[in-house]
Amino acid sequence: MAGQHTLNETESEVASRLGGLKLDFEAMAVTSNLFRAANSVRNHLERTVLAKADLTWTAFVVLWVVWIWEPIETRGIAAEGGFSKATLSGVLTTLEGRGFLTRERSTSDGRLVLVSLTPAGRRLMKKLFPEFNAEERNITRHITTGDLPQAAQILRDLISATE
Amino acid sequence: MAGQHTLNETESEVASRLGGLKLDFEAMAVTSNLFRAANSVRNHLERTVLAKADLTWTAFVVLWVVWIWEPIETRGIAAEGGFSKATLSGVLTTLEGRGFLTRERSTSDGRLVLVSLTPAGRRLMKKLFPEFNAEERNITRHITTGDLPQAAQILRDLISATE
DNA sequence: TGCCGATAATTTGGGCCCGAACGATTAGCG
DNA sequence: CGCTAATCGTTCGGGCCCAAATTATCGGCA
Repeated sequence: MAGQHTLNETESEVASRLGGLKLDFEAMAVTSNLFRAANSVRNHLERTVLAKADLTWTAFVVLWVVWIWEPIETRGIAAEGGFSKATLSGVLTTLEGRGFLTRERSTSDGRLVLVSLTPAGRRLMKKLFPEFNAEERNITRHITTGDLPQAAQILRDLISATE
Repeated sequence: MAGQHTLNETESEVASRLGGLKLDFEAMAVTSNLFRAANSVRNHLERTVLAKADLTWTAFVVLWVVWIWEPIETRGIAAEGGFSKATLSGVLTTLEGRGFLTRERSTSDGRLVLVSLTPAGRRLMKKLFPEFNAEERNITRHITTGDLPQAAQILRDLISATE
């Protein structure tokens, strides 16, 4: 939203369309930049690290969550990854078809499905995750305003304000 | 990714799967929280403000960009909104079908398409945007660590590191 | 003038995304 | 024990998302 135009240009244009209405331009800048940043980082990591393994962002997150917490229930993956169970079902089918994970119905509770990585899935993550983290480090290294922990805290504030 | 488990739990699980490998957990926390925050804010705004107008986040962004800069070329909307032209084409067709905007081929350059809001589109934005901004303010009001301009700056640092 | 490379928007194909509806299973309460 | 409400995962429908291929147009150069 705050793309090629400067913030001031945008502000004056918005103001002219709303007359005397009071707007919070700082709040606008935060949400606008939040989305540009998230998409930009996502696309960057998909192109630099994930493309060689032909993985989407979401598929990688699913593999990562399962890798850390296996065996884990479907609902747990969705909660941990931050997407709906409907979305997850499709992604699990894709990754299962590619031989990276398995689904298994729980014996103690017939409603639950337990997900685990296959050896191929574990091999993939053991190779891919260090590369992924190196690129994460590369990106966040450029944060000059404030420090990393503070950046993470501000983002957590946004999460808790909306969840 | 840093969902129901604490950061320390996740760290020790990750470490146990990678042995002695050096990882940057602060960088992990930043990118992880960046996505949770973006999705959380997006879902929140879609449910609280956008649902009553039956608009998705992306559709709203498109309307907003056109509202501010009309008449604007397709490529300009995509750049300003931060998505691909392929994505935009579909969304424009949706919004055109609902009578919120119009497409018109440029007379000076037959390759370009100029997009403008209809009166209905302008009425919608004039009513919706103040509500949207009020909710943005509501969300960002909870940022206690550091101030809003610093938050926006950190996000811009992330964008410039990846674009 | 006629061609050719560059540019703009759209279409295509495959995948992600969510809410709502659905079928299966379980827990709890009388 | 039997019934009902809750829970879990999946499916369905509609929409978003991008890279690559496609169609149309333009600019420049011989």
